[in-house]
Amino acid sequence: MKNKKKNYHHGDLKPALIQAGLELLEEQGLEALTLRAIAARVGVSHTAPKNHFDGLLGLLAAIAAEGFRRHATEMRKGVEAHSNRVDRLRAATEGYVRFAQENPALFKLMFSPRLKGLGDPDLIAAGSESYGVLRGIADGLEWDRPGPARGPGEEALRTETMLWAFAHGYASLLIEGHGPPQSDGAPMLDILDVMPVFHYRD
Amino acid sequence: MKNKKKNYHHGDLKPALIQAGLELLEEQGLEALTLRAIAARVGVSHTAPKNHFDGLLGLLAAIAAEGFRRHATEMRKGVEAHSNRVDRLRAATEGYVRFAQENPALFKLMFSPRLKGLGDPDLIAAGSESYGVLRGIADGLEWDRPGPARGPGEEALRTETMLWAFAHGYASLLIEGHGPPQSDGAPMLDILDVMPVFHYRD
DNA sequence: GAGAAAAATTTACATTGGAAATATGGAGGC
DNA sequence: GCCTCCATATTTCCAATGTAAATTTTTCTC
Repeated sequence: MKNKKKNYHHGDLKPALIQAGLELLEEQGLEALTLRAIAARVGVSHTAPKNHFDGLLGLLAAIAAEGFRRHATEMRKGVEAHSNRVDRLRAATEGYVRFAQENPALFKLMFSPRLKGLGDPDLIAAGSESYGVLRGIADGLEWDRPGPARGPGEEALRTETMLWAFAHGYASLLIEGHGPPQSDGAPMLDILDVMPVFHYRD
Repeated sequence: MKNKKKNYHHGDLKPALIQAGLELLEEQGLEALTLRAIAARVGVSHTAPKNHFDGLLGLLAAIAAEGFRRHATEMRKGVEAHSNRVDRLRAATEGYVRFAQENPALFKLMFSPRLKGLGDPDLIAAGSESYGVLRGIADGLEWDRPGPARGPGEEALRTETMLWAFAHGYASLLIEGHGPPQSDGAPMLDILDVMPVFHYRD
């Protein structure tokens, strides 16, 4: 392969653009993520990405997809460090929220409305991978509910949706600065505190 | 005052721009909300808004603020229709999610990261008004938690945060099409189903 | 009514994403 | 080894957008 940096045709532009986008995102935030800025950071013209991505949105989708993979990895890493099911549940949601806090701009991009409806297969797959971690955690999880009994499939769907809504809503709240009008730097609700409402069937 | 429509200086441009923005948002979505498009719909030049708003973001903030007021109204309307505390809780969260479903583009704008950090006083006030409805509902609400006891202020903050995270996460999930990889049109988790984990102290 | 202030337009401009035409350099075929 | 082909990248150009400055038009105040 061509590892020589003297490549005038760059040789590895696709991953280089994604990497540059991730760096730019971290350094300067979501607004700075323009096609021209990303290309300039790699050292190519602003039309070069056209050969590898479907326009700006295609490139952003690729960056977001990489974000989802890291998001999934972050959660899995925590999950696999525990054997107890409750600990694993906690680690997953904790990882979800921590990732958002440590990568706010990337997190916003991942869930940017602009990328929805693109139908990018890689982005969809990466999103499903991330969601799948919570899905696996939700399996076998129940919570107090006095209503009528439901089929196991529907029950699982409801549980994972509840779990996702919780983790995602809380992460969004922290990231976007919305919600609690606490002007002091008081620590927010630790999501782990709400976990006791869940319990596993054995 | 000047209600005569023959005003060549329009006379009521500020609310007219906000109204046009809301319509455009509903008809064509978030992407169509450009300064020029809004101005054109009202019939003024694209620089006219400058006299009433601080640039595009200022106008968007005003539109979002109006969204938050309607959001709060939507929730309050449901809340005030019930006297039972549990019914009121349900009505509030139901209103939260219903508003998002019926006004997806506006909802996205309201929580757009671009408007955060603007520090627009009207937007902040409107957001607090909306949040305040959930806040009022959360007052006196408890949920099963085996952990150590906490002060009443902290307990209330945790409760309202949990409630907000829930409602907002679920609404976002529905709006952005993320989450449950259910490709069929199966109905999602009804948020009311998770409410039983809460109970009021009496 | 005259002058001041407000409101809106015109004109101009920097940025951005994208399209089209062109140049470049490596990969295979001979 | 040379030559052609083709993916890759550049150059040039363009439409759309938000913004600023100067100008015109209306309204308000005295």
